Amino acid sequence: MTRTLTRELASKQGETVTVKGWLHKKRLLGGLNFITVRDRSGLAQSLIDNKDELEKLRGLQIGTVLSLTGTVVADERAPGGAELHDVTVEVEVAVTDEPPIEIDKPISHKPENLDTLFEYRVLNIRNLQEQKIFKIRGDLTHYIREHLRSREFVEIDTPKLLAEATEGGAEVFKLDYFGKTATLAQSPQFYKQIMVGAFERVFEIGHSYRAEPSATTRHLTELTMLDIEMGFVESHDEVLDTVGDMTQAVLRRVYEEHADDLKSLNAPELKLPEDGKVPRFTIAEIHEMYTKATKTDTTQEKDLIPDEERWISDHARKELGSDLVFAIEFPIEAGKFYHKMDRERGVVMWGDLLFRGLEIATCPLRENDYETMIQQMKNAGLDVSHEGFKYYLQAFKYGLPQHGGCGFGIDRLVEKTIGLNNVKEAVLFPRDINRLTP
RNA sequence: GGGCUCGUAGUGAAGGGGUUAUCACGCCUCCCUGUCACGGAGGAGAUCGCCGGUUCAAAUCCGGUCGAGCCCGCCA
Repeated sequence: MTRTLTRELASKQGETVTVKGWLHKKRLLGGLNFITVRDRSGLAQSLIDNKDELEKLRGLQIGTVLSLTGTVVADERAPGGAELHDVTVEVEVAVTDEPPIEIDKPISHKPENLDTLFEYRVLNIRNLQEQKIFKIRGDLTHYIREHLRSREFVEIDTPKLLAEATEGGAEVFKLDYFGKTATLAQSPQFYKQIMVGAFERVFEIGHSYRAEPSATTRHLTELTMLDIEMGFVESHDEVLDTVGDMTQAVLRRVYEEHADDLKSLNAPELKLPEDGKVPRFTIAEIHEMYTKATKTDTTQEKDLIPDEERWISDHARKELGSDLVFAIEFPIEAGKFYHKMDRERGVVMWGDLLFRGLEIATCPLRENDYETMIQQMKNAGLDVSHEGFKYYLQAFKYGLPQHGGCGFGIDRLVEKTIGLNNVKEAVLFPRDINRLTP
């Protein structure tokens, strides 16, 4: 018999159907017994009053794979309004070992229980509430793809195995590559810029690797980044608008299409600016406002300190009705060689997008002039004749238009969209300093 | 890399010098015909992370070690 999904039961009253799934819950009342099965579409209840059929489940644990054949009966007392009666039980895969955790109840996300959360991820991902996080995550990236594709961005994939570290900055993983040393990509930075020379507009959703020994609620060693790069931009503003508009569109859509799930996950109410323009503050303005408000002097800092990120986000939400805010115009000392500098004003054309207190994207305008690039690399103490820069510089030598884009942390976006407290909770199998399994 | 905090049945927690180491969920046995965090009776399950010290006595105090969490630095 063809398999019927649990969500189809209500529309098949009176029919004899076969439901396949995992044993999710037993409620044995004696003569009247209820078992719940879970399949990809949800849960369904079966009523078992035949002793012989019930006996087939003796000693079997939650997770046992079942095939249940019975008659669909509408009953308002049944969850979902319909249930199976006169059930024949077939055990497809028997589970006899008691599972180490319970999966029919909410899984603890308290910080001190996160280690257990990931240790038993294989099982707790069978919890419906836990699954919501990752369905939302999957749809978020889907919405991003649709948004960018409809604006003529070409999706690309670039290598994660590289010959050597070139970008500098963050620590790099090294590994043996047939006797040579290879590194894992910290970002698709060089490749996406190279691809501007072909497609003008490109994006990639992929993994990046950072060997930072950081033990915080916002760091992973393997992270998922959305990298966007677009050519022929008129200004830094255009880059910020592109990223700001995309983020708002994607958030609006996820809050619309997942309203119930987000509510049940206790996600905060979404606040986006009424005029559709993400508010912007310069780093200097934020330092000044924060220093005035908290009496902690940050005016000498080149970047924002984490508390400032939270403070300006809080300010934007309360005063301007926006969960998103840009921090722009980083001081020139903070710039990297590939950034477009405004030397007269002493700032980098670089803005960070903050979402609910956390930096989720960094959006610079790039230097695209070959000679200026060479000069900025030399200023940064880099060896421009180094093999690692050869192919990257080819793209500039043979013509790149003014371009800019962003590196956008998908894990952090998911975390803050749902209102989780640790970026790892937004990752199925997170990798951090001391976790490589499961 | 620096600082602070925490390791007690399978899971989540209580206890903070002398207890038979407590509770909830889960598991096992039995009772139960509308459960949906079902209910009831009984039962099993813990060398209190590990090593050492103080003490008549250590889960409890001290030192070390391993593991975890949080903050800072840095970043997405």
